[in-house]
Amino acid sequence: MAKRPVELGEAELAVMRVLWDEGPLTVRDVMTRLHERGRVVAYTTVLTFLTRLEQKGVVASNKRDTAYVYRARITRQSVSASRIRTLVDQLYDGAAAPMLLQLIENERFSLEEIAQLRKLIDDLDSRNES
Amino acid sequence: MAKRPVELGEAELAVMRVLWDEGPLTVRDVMTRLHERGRVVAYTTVLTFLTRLEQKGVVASNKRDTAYVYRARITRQSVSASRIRTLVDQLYDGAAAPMLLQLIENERFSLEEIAQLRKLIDDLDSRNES
DNA sequence: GGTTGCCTACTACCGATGTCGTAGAACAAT
DNA sequence: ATTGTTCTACGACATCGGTAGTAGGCAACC
Repeated sequence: MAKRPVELGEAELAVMRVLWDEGPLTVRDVMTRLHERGRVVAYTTVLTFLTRLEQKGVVASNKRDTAYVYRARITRQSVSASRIRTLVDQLYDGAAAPMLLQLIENERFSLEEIAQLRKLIDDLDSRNES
Repeated sequence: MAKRPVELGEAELAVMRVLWDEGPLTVRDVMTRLHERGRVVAYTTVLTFLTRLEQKGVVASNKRDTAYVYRARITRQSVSASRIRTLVDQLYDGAAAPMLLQLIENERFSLEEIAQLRKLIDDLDSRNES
């Protein structure tokens, strides 16, 4: 656990999102999906991203027919967790609570989400009691 | 409103944190505070940071005696909010709830913090009822 | 009134990231 | 075989952020 925080840039993340959402894809497919999402980049740019991401160990590839097919090797959740941690460290010196409070105050949540949240907090309580 | 999110790097944020925490300071004071926090950088490095931050419009300075005194022009909360928004957009397509749940699950909170959180959620309820 | 010390301005350099172009392999179509 | 398409490999270049050195101004000190 606790692997070093692989830094992913904004464009690299966009590529990861495509892989997370639409499974293993070729370079060309990734490019197409990026275009569909409004991010117009050249084929070789996407290739560069995927190559770099593979070097960072966050995607893997295997050849199918003529082209390589790439897939994510890390989960969206793990990236999310690490980004949150970074944010908390960089803005609140590691104290998650103020960040959490801010998040709740700034973003809008539906009633269902609030209910879900409340349940989660109850779970937290019992976890702490043990 | 909604100025584009001024990008601040990790070291720049460390400088901002010092200014947020300890009010208007000279370059030398900022450097000292950074050293106290374990971030050992040269005087001119701090000067560079402050100059760049001023160019980005996030700090302001005025001369007092011989040296300039710098102060933050944006709040920690505004940076935090914008960072959170970016994160939520980039990882969860703008849905804050999954992110919030993840934050709660991954970070540890004290009983007091949980209580505070619960109170905040009750406030959310009443806000939604209106 | 030269030396010491602090301050700002300017310049530089490196690594990471975003972005492509070109070259060459492999295969398909003519 | 020649032409064309599609891939990968490799290199290039700009920008930004982190880090710092050097130069020149001014005040204080001895």
